[in-house]
Amino acid sequence: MGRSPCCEKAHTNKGAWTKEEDDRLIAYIRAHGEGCWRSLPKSAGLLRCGKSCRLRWINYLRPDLKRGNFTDEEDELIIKLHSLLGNKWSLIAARLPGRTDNEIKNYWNTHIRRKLLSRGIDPATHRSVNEPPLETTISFTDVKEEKVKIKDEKIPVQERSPDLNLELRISPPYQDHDESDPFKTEAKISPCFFCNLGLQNTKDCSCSHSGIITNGTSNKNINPGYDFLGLKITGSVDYISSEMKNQDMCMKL
DNA sequence: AAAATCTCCAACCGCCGGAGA
DNA sequence: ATCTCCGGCGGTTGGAGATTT
Repeated sequence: MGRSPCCEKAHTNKGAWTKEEDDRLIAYIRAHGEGCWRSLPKSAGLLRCGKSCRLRWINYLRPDLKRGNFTDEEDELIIKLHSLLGNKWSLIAARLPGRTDNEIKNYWNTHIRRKLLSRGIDPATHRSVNEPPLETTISFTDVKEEKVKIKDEKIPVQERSPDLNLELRISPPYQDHDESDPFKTEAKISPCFFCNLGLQNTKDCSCSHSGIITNGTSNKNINPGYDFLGLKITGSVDYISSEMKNQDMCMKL
């Protein structure tokens, strides 16, 4: 029982958008806002699939898009965020106002990868290409063997998590280097992520340099009271937290 | 000048997770 | 608990334009 198509494909246009289509979409969204994408094409008089409309709006027509070349600062920020988040383009884009995930993804694939390679850095791992491959097997010897076996059978080492660089430390807390509990965190004055990137006092810097960002969500297990990306408290934080939990779990395995 | 190759990026595709029935 | 719908995401592709041969 497959899913129904997202729209009636027989009657939809594909490929590049025309000026008229753009105008219609812009006019409709200006008048009605971003509502139900599925029904939008019909309401707006567009022969497009809702997904296509959404993509066109988000990646190209939105008025707050910056467009134009990436600055060196943006380059470096993308590299740093990628080293922490991997190919989570939407999360990376969330930290670059006016940039879209698609744009950043394209830019990464066309420019930054090359840039890193020319520096002798493997863009997938952010490690020197001369270094031996990172052993992601943290020593599974003294843990539940069976569980580990299952994991290893399913996913070859290379594929297991190519973007997960376990050498990287995500959060300031680790500066205190408490080996016994790498996530023992808070309490210390925790600058925001941008401070840790050396971007203090930029518009992205969300900490007041006098205290901790209060995390009002329920991330009780990890870094309570600390939003390691300096993100506003949104659902994505929970996502990140859960990812971190997963990573933590993997490390513990 | 023409053909071949490369680069870039807009757009598509398929999958996933959350929400609601 | 299960199913369907929908929005969102990341990977990939197609083709236009640029560059090289």
